[in-house]
Amino acid sequence: MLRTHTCGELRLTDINKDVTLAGWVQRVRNKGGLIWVDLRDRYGITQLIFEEGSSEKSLLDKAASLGREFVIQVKGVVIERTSKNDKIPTGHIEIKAEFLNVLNTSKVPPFIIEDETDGGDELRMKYRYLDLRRNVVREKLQLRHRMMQETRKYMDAQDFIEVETPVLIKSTPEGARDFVVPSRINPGEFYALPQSPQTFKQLLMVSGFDRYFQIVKCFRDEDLRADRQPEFTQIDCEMSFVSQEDILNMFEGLVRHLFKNVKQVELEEVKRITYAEAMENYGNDKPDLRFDMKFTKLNDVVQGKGFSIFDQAELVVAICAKGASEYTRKQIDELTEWMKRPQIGAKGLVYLKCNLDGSYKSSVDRFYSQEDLKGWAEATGAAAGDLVLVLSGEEKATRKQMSELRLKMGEDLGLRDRNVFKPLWVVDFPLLEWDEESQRYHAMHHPFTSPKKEDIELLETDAGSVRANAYDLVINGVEIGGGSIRIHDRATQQLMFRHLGFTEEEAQKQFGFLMEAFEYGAPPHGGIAFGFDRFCAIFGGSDSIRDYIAFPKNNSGRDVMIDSPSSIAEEQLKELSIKVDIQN
RNA sequence: GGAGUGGUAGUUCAGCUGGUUAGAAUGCCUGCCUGUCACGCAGGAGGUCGCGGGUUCGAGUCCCGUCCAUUCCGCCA
Repeated sequence: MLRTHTCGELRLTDINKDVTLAGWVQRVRNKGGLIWVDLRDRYGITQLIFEEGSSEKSLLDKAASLGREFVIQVKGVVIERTSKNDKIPTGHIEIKAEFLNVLNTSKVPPFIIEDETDGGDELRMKYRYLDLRRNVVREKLQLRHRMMQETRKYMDAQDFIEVETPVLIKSTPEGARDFVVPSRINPGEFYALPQSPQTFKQLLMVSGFDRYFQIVKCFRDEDLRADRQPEFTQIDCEMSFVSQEDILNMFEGLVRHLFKNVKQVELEEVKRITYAEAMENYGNDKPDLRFDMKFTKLNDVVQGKGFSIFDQAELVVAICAKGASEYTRKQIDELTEWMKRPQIGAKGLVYLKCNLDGSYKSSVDRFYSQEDLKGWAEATGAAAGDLVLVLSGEEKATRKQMSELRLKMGEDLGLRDRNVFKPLWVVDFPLLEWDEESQRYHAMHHPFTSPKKEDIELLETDAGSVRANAYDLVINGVEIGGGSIRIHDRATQQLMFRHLGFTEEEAQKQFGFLMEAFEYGAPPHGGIAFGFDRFCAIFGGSDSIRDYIAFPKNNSGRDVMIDSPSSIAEEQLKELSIKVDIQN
């Protein structure tokens, strides 16, 4: 071993010990006759001291010539510091160096390797291996490691079996775009990388595995976001002989286990609301429940008073921001402008200030009396000191806009504390969703999701209102996981494909293997998949998942460190029977 | 595919209504310094203002195009 101790473990109790340390030079402080070197490894920082008079001249010169990030090995004796540093755990001791071995030199790093780095994102990603030396980034990967270990611990204790499923599979047109891999031995044919191991885990249920899980990479070739990477990790799970209730309980257990053992947080009850309630009250299927601010429908209260914008609106909806009546004209104008941005697309924003003196002030005083406005306040539960914000228009769009406004107000009023966690289950999702572009229904979750028994007959008459046995786990407004009770018989699965616009032949060609499997004694089953990277980011209090992935891709799906994707040699293309023809 | 923001020293940024030799901080180099720990002090080096075109007597600054980064919308069964 090149070392006897790490840079984080020596204390006053180790005084006079002969030790050997190895690590990176964080900083050299040369005071002339006295040189200190901060030696760093992943465990901490230990100060080395070289002193004129007691150290040899050659040793002193060698220490003085060290640069940032040199890798060194030092032998010496642990001594007590004359002036101590209480900011670091090893701050009461230092190593009086007797031998210094430079194991490797380093170029000057392009950014400072400290918690508060001066490096921008692009530079950090290009030199990710240096970025990962920083405590703040390493700690995020350590959190991920803990999450992974605790997940396996819980799942194993619950008798789940971890099974690996193939990465080279078959492309299907449903859902997200596939990443595709050419097959050399099958010219002109392609594998696809899995968007999820969905069909395989269902086949494992047919095989009788009963309880399966896998921490698995999944791939989707869609545009990226701060919380979306082209390759990401799921905790993928499936169980047989269970009801929806059983699954919710089992995985609420996992969530509790992780919060308790990774974050030392005892979770209170995990609420359950239906999709319909979520849309009604929050305009969103993944509401942030760290604050209330529910929607109030105001159509009956505000219509018929001659304000045509409200009178003609399909929906007039309000939220009440507690204690925000002091918002200035300027603040409200800014809020209105924010709502009018193309991304949100609101036409305008009506406000009602419930003043502390009991009077009301609104942007539509021309149309409404004080008595009318009092009615608004009563309907929205607003008291003196509150601010009511009202949007109107076409139902779906208005709810969506109000949902954005609610989150914005929650943010502005400091109601979205990163250290507070409010998980909930959203249940009873619709089975199907109408797609304007292709003029047909799409599966809202995926085509293997079972419809609610009592809704099945609606498939023929009012397909859009059929509810599914599908559920999402949401934490603080972030979708962390989702799943469903699956279809497990051929007839229902065929019915489903028919409603999704598949011909018999298409369904057979793409998913015949699954439907055939269903004919050999498929047990009732269901499952769930968690977005592992997001789960980690929520635990770490981040909006972006990038620092929870060791080597993430940028916004354009590029790895700027290894410079991928890249073109390949003509030779390789030929071998794969591929001609590249880039348009434009 | 669309919208916003940004691109100036190794790095993070400032640079006004267009006008001398483009600045600061930090990092880097040299020297001094025996209790530093964001060490201190003195000095020094370091720039194709993303790229291409245009307007102008004159462009880091204005206009057009383009590339890159980033955030959001669409998209993500």
